[in-house]
Amino acid sequence: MQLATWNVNSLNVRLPHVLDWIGKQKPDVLCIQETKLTDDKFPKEAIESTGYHCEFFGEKAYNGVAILSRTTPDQVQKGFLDAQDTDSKRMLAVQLGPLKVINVYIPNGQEVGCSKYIYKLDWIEKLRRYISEQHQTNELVIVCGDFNIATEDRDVYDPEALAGQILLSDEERAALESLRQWGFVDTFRLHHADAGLYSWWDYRMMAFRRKMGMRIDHIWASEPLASICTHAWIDIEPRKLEKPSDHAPVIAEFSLEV
DNA sequence: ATGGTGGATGGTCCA
Repeated sequence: MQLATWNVNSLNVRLPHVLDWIGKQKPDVLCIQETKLTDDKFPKEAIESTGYHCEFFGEKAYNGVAILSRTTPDQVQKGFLDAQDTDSKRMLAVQLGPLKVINVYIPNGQEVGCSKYIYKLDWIEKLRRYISEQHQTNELVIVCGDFNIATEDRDVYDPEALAGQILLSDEERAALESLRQWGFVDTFRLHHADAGLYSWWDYRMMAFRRKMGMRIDHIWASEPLASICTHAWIDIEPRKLEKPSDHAPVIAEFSLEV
């Protein structure tokens, strides 16, 4: 079972890249963030014609998540259990046989200390509570997506200059760490120890060309899944294309059939 | 310290 996550920054603009990529990579599951599309505008037919099932949960202009899968989910969860209609569309989960996949677009937070930052911290706590209430650590659970947090300094191009700032501040790292402590393993770090491996580069200041990135997109697996995770990597090729997303896909492979 | 770019939108907001 191969699972990928990719913040596409507008599925409308990036649909050709996504269709090309799934055609080549053939993941069993692709979790997408920032579709920026209401559900009536989702390109369902284009995706289904490639042989993937799709679930989607979006809104106008901002946010929006989707999950493409080879098999049809047994269960779909759109937002947290207490979700209001007005909540931003940032969470979509599916049950695929024995596997639960939780796709998240964690709020960016904008700037440490501002109201959006508080919202980010609260949102992470909501996610932690949802998972700890809905699941046991011996189940096959993946939480993945754009976490908007670089968990360690080796995930950041200039950790000294950026210390304490948004995406790597202590408080947001601590919030995410409390989720990890429920029982998740960062699959990428099972297979790579090096610094300088990133999943996102700002569009500005030629950040990609200058290798100024961060690893903020993650695939976290519960212990029983982590123990059968055979590979994990970041495919930076789509970031080199014309009109790319600012994020690259992250992929993990497991010795598991779904 | 500021502003750089890109997407959605229709003046700015968000990242």
